[in-house]
Amino acid sequence: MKRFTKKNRNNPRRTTATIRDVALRANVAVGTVSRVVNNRPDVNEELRSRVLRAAADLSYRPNARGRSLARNSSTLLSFILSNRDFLHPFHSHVLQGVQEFCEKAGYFVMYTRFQYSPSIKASELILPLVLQSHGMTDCVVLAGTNYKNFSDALESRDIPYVLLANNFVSQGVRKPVNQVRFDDVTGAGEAARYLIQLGHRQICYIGDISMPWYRARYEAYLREMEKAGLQPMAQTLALSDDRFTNGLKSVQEVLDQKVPMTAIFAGTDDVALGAWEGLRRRGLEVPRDISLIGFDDQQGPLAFPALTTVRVDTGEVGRQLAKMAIARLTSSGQSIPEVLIPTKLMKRETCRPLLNMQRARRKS
Amino acid sequence: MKRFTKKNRNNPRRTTATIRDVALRANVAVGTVSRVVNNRPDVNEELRSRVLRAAADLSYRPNARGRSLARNSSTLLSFILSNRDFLHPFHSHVLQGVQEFCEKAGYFVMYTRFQYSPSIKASELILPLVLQSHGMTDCVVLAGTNYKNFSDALESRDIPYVLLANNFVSQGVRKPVNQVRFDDVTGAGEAARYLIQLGHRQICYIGDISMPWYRARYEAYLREMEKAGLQPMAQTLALSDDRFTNGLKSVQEVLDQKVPMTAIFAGTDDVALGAWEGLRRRGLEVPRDISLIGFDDQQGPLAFPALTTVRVDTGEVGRQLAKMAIARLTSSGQSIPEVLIPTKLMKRETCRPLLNMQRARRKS
DNA sequence: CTGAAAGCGCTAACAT
DNA sequence: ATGTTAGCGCTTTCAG
Repeated sequence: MKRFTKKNRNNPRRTTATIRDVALRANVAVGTVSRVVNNRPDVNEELRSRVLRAAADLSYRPNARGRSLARNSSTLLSFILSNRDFLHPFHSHVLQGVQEFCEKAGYFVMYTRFQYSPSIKASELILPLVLQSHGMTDCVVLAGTNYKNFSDALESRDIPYVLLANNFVSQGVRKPVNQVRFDDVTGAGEAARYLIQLGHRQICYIGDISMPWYRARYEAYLREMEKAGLQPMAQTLALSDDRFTNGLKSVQEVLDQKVPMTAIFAGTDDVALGAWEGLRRRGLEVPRDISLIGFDDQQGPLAFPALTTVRVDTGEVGRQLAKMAIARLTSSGQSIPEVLIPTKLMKRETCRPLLNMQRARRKS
Repeated sequence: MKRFTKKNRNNPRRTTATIRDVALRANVAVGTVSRVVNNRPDVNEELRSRVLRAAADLSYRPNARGRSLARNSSTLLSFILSNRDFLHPFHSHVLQGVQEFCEKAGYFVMYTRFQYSPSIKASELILPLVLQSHGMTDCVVLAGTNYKNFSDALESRDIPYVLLANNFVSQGVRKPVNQVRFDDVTGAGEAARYLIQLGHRQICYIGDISMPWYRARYEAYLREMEKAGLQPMAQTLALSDDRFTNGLKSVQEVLDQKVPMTAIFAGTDDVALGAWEGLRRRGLEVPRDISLIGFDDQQGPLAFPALTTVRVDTGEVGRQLAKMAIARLTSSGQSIPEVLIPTKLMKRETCRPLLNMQRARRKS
């Protein structure tokens, strides 16, 4: 008799049908309904259709909360954008990719930001709200700029995560597991080589090399310059997340110093557009006076002539992150080797061969 | 004795402490722990600290799944981007605003896309996955381009939602409840008036007026032109989500038709940048030959001279959407009146007064 | 193949 | 103020 004292059991103004209601109506046990709802094969067809009918009649929708409690898992990833002012187009596309893959896999994506200092000890780091209670999310996708203390904190708390590795800042090298990386080193090398092949000798790199992604590209540029016996030059003025202004100011600085230069390799498209603007303000034209290469190719066709740049398939980065996250969950906490996404130099209209190319060749 | 047969109860390799473990350790009842964890005032300080200690010792994190089942509510909103190819910077900022407010209110945001046809009947619409099971999300924020069939479907299924109203497409006028709108009509009128005041007579509107947001701006423009006794002109070439190309092609079309024109009002900044590019390709300079105004001010300073445009505080739009969504949940399903976000004309460098302003004045 | 029933971790009503 | 306990809706043994 106790059973009929239950709260909502036979409360007519209850709005949503439960598995029990379906079972009652179909004259089967709740277990059977569960099996049908979860598409398990071991159900008599007669019963199955009776259940399906009843479910449809009651417009039954399984309750995600009950399910996740019973299964002790939801299907929810968290995309955490760390230490960024806002959702930049680059990360928009990554998020998009994550969402896309998740959708197909039946998972969902939460979007959160998280600001933290790299100098706080892992054990003392106050985690983002979404991680403060248990079971809000199954796995975390770390994007934005991250540091070891956060990943350590996650590990010590047994929170599964995957990492967008390019923007991970640490002294040593991170062991290449549970992370996705796009191959900006190869892309940057290709870009530098391309400029050199076009006959450029004075090639300036612009980008804040205190940040690891700019730095990786810079080092690839360095290697190519060295290989070609050329003198590298770099200029950077870091100004928060405003990369356009960074590029603009940096170029002004270079021009003020009267360093001779025929080409610019920028660490990011935004930086390139800013640099371009800086050139324009000094009456310099691209590519007539200065050749220009960017990085990312996320801006769409917002420039003319079309910007030569290194394309990063950010959508694919996101999809792979999601795939890896879901793999982590289903293959019980095992580490998964790094996934490397190739990049591609998009030769467009902002680079020109130098007229004195032959002379330059001879010199080398 | 039954109680000790429970599955994990005293399984040492269980990883996460439950409320019961805390209660045991603190020598209190689970109810008390619950009260402490939920910061309820009616707990003896002595007990409270004992519980807190025990919780810390066990590094207890409340289980969100159990909690949401018991409370029959999670703290999870869904941001649904409808019928868009990707997360455009405009909506990035709205999402950002939603996330910001939610964070402060202790809510979380899921990001989903949803493509649907306006011609499907509400009852036959296949809802996005996140809405197919019950309790995945408490309230839905509708962004992107939406139609009545979807909002109807949500209503008939008793799923609470709030709407970004500017991009809502329907024949009649939507009743102004549970929605946030930014005042693009006033902003567009101001922009048109500004051009007219500067002495422009031939002002062309560019933007795909089949979309309601472009259309609203267009109509505001029309009213101002009419008020000033001027002949309106509009050009549009819709090309998917690629607004830059839309602007570019449209301007080429106008120029091909040799319609005299001294100013362009574009429905969006992207369109404006595209139009600008189109002008440049024909050797026309902004603002020397043509004055230009955009709309949104989401792109950051990506242009030079700086684009005059109508600023929309998209962050605020997002925050208000979140606020309204949460209000809906806490004030038990009541309708909430529309919130209107003001816009602001940012007078920058792409408009110039006409030299023959006085003559123009006299004519009118 | 199906039914019965024990949990999942937490909240909230009730009793003390 | 605190303890006890019946659920929340679902999954998953375990018998049969």
